[in-house]
Amino acid sequence: MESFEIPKTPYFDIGATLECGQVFRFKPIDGGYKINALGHMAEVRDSGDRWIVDSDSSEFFNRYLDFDTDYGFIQREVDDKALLSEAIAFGKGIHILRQDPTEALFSFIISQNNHIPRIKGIIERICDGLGDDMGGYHAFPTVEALASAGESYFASVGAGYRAAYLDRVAKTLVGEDIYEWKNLDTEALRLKLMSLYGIGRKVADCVLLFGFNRFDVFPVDTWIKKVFEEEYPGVPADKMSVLLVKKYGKYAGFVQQWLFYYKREKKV
DNA sequence: ATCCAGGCAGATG
DNA sequence: CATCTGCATGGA
Repeated sequence: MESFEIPKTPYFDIGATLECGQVFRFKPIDGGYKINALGHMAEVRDSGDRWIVDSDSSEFFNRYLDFDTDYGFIQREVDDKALLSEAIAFGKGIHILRQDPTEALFSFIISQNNHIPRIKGIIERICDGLGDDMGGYHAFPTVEALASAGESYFASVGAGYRAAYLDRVAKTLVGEDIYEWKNLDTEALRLKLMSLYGIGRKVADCVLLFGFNRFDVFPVDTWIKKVFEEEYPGVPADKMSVLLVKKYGKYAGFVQQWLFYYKREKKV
């Protein structure tokens, strides 16, 4: 067990960061949260004027929690004194986590047309069933383990019609080094992701944003559609995404997450 | 009970 | 190119 501390600022809040919908393997504990990511585990606690992070690897979680990005700067850059202003005020403590690309990819296949509490449950059961036992918790499964499970296994843990997607994508990715994909530009990487069975523009954009930390993307789901239905009446999700990337440029991904969290939590 | 969820593939105009 | 439909599941 290792430990490090982070002084509190308005620009990091562990609750908002975890509850904003970008990640699924966490749960509240007394005074904070327990996080599982890949084969790692951390407990983040509020200790008054600082955050205390107890984990199996301070190096991993320093990077994972993204303390190197200047969120205040980005928030001032994109602030439009309108709805986005309110969304930023509400979610200014969100950090975009540096998640593992493979974990993000399979997680967001499960996320499609699904409720967040269910997504969490399905992912937890898959980790418990197929992931390495780390002593007290299970790692996210390897691609090989996912590929060996079979479609009926994914159906048995409640994946529904996505079971076929999980099975086929896992089998497709065996022997493929998706960590090499980070060398592709955003559009080429999007096409690569969308070539996988069960991954369309929205899931691809979530993987780009949360797994590859590309910020020139704007995933458009049912909530974001609600945010922009007046500004872009009748515009389908994929096209709306293109317009919003154009509008917010290299900070589009951050803007998307602030608006998503605000819309979903506040139901405005 | 009915609706709906971080959508997608496949079929059809 | 655009629009339509079926889809598994269970929380709200």
